[in-house]
Amino acid sequence: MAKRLLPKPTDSELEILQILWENGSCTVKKVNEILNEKKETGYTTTLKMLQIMYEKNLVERNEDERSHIYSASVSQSDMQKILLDKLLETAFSGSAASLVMQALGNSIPSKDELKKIKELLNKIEREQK
Amino acid sequence: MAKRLLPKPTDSELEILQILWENGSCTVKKVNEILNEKKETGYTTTLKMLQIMYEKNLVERNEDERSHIYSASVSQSDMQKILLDKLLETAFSGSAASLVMQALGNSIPSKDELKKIKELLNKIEREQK
DNA sequence: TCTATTATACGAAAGGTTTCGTAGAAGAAG
DNA sequence: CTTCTTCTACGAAACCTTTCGTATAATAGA
Repeated sequence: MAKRLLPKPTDSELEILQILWENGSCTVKKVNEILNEKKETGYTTTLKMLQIMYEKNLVERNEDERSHIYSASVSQSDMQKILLDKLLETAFSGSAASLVMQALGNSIPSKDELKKIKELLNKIEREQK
Repeated sequence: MAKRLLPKPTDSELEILQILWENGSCTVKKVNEILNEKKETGYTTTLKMLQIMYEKNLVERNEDERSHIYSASVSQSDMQKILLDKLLETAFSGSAASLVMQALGNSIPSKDELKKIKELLNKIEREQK
């Protein structure tokens, strides 16, 4: 349960983590297939990436079968938090509010999303009192 | 006005951009001094970084004087937008709402900030109709 | 003018990332 | 058992980032 020492993933690593989050545990073959929907990538390239990510503790693997099965060792939301905190610090001088404003400004949130956000804001306000 | 082809800055480059955004145009010497408040960095290291960033179009420079004067070639908010969009895509599967929720959840926005955010939400809602 | 100081330019080392070729183990098919 | 296929492991090339040493040009002061 203890948070291991996790290096910040590179862009390519994040791409693979994304696949694992969306698809759950995967063999190298499957990761490679999904990866190839977006960009051509050799099988051994994907394999090597996963091996490196394994050494960095970014993924775990089950070696029971001949085809190892990889899974992300961090949840998507934990990683989101890590990356968001970093971006906050490096690009937004720590101002979460201005990050939120930017994000809201750039995208066009749906009615539903707006509602959820408002609810969260209300909850935060209530708890502040 | 046309958006130039800008590579995503590395962490070190972003650190320097941050200095330029906060302090306006600077000589290498000044950037290096400010940098050294946070971490020891050789003068020529800073110089080289700025030269590379110049080649990448991340900064502009005025060569009129012997000491060149560097400035960021992108505004902080433009860069924030670029980085936020990238994070959104790579780590949040494009869901701005969930990014906003995470950001709000992690930080504890001040009353003032909450107010501003709510105003923005209301404005978005109004415009949606 | 000669010397010390302050700049820029450049090259290259050290380390990390990404890619892929090749070797060889494990398993399936004949 | 032999051969074909499917894996993993490993090494190394190509490329990028970061750091700094050295060379050299411009300027200021004695």
